[in-house]
Amino acid sequence: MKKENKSLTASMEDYLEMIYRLSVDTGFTRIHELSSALNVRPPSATKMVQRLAELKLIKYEKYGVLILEENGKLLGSELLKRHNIIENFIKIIGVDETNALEETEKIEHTVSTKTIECIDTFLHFIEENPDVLTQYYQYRFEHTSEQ
Amino acid sequence: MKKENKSLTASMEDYLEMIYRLSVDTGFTRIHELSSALNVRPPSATKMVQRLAELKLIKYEKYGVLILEENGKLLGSELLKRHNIIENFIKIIGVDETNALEETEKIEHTVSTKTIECIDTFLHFIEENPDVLTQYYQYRFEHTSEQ
DNA sequence: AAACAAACTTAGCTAAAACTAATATATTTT
DNA sequence: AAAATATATTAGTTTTAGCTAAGTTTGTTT
Repeated sequence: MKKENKSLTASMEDYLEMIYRLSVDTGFTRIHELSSALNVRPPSATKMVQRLAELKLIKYEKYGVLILEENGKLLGSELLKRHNIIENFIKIIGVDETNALEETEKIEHTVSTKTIECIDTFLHFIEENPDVLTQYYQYRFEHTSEQ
Repeated sequence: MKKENKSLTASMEDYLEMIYRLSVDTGFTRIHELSSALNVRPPSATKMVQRLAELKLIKYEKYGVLILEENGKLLGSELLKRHNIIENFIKIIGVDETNALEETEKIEHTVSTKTIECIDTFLHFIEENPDVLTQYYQYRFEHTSEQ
């Protein structure tokens, strides 16, 4: 087995993750749904989808529906998991909801698996030690008057 | 008034930050020093430097030395501060030294000022509550056998 | 001061990822 | 079923940031 699939660009990851999210219920999604979810024009989505199809991550036929291949589904769910770890973390340290998503999207494609693991461990730690968070928020409150 | 300086690309920030680091002692740096520090070929550095000069962030003359303008110095030091915040944070959550720098470089250009502020606050909190860190490392130790 | 080496610049190419405009296909309405 | 609408694709352009190759300028040696 070779690595093969691991060299997705940040954008490709964005697309794949979104395809995963959009098709998790229905089993499929479409170009216009994808493109509007990513705030991108349809031609951009088409092009990327064709590349993902070449990599056998999704099944795609012209004018048709987008369906994840087994590989794509696996990778997609990993990407989503990663996304959620970052997002939880970003929220916990105090970035407000309005910006949290955006910040998450910016970070998620850049950091390594190791870093994600660290963040995940940290989140679990916080979960089991909620008093730490209380302390932190108290501290934040005292040290953040007007922004 | 036009857009002014605030819309630097991630790369431009990389270059500016590095110029700042390299010239903080001597007051100047050079293309080849910059390009090798950034692992980039000299022509790439030249091109970017010309753009930064157009934005009045550095003083630059062909075949000459690179010197930060007042604006550039200010922005550069902010970028470096940001870098250090991220780096400290990354190390604190447990990313090992070997990867910390790389991870920092990947994150630093993506996140917003607000997020940086949150991270900074968190770092200060940790500083004033070292016991939290001790607890966390204990937890980490228990939940991280072999990677 | 001539020759050589090092540093730098220019020109031109590549790749990713976005865009618009034009065209093609599919679906829905009448 | 024809017309109208919605959805997709293709082709071609743009921007950013890298690269190589070739040519300039500067500096260092002899």
